[in-house]
Amino acid sequence: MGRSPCCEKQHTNKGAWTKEEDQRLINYIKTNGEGCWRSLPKAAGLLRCGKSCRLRWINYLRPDLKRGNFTEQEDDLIINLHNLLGNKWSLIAARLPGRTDNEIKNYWNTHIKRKLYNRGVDPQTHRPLNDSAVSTTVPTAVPPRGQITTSHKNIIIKDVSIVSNSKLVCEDSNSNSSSGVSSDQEAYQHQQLNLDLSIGLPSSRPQNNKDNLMLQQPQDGDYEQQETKVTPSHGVCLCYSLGFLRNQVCCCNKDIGNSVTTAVTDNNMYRFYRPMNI
DNA sequence: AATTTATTCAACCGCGTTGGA
DNA sequence: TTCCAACGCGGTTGAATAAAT
Repeated sequence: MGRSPCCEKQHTNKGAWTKEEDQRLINYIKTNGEGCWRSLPKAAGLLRCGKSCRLRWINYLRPDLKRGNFTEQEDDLIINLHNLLGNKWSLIAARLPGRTDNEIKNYWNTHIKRKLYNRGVDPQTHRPLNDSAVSTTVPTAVPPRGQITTSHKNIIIKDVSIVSNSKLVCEDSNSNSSSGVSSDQEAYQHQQLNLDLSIGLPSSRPQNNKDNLMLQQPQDGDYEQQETKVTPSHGVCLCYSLGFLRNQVCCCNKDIGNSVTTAVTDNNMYRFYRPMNI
């Protein structure tokens, strides 16, 4: 039996889009909006599969796309987000307005990888290339960098943001001192990091509580207004709106079980840690 | 000028996830 | 609870272009 094809095989066009096809797609979406990609080609008079239409729109035709070269700030942000998220290009793209996951993925593979190699940094691990002691410096309980793991398989990572010019540094800030990294690399690894996490709880919870279970990411500049509404009745601990600053470490592992620990800095980015004893 | 090699990036493919029946 | 259509994502491909020889 096998999976059904994404679209009828009967004479659909492939390859590069023509200007006429682009215009048809643009006109259709302007009139009818996005969505229902499967039926869109027929409705728009296109001999393309829905997938192809969706991709063309998202990666090329969307009016809010930013074309042109990536800035240094965008480079840094991509590197930092990749360090945290790994190859989650759609999550990374969500933090770069006007950029698509495909564009970022291509840019990563063609530019940033090389840039990191030139800096002596492994683009996959974000560690120095000559750092052969990874397995001895990272405890086995610590997940690989770029991955977020949890024993609660239904926990949802809703959002992650990192302030530009920041980097996740989750090891001892002195640990590189004997690894032969250059001062540039060291400086690079010690930039500050701030990140916001909004985490939802397992979907097995009652539906009518759903809205109360999602932690919403605050709007920019609106951090103090965020509020958690999680019902404190199950054994889950959440940390959110946490960040690493130079010479500071995450407080996740201490005092689990107390109510709310707040760590507000003057830049308003390293804020709280809220363990929830449920 | 012709050919080869390297690079870029739009598009495709297959798989995992989701939500409705 | 199960099934399956549809969607979305990440990896890969290949055509177009640029650079090198």
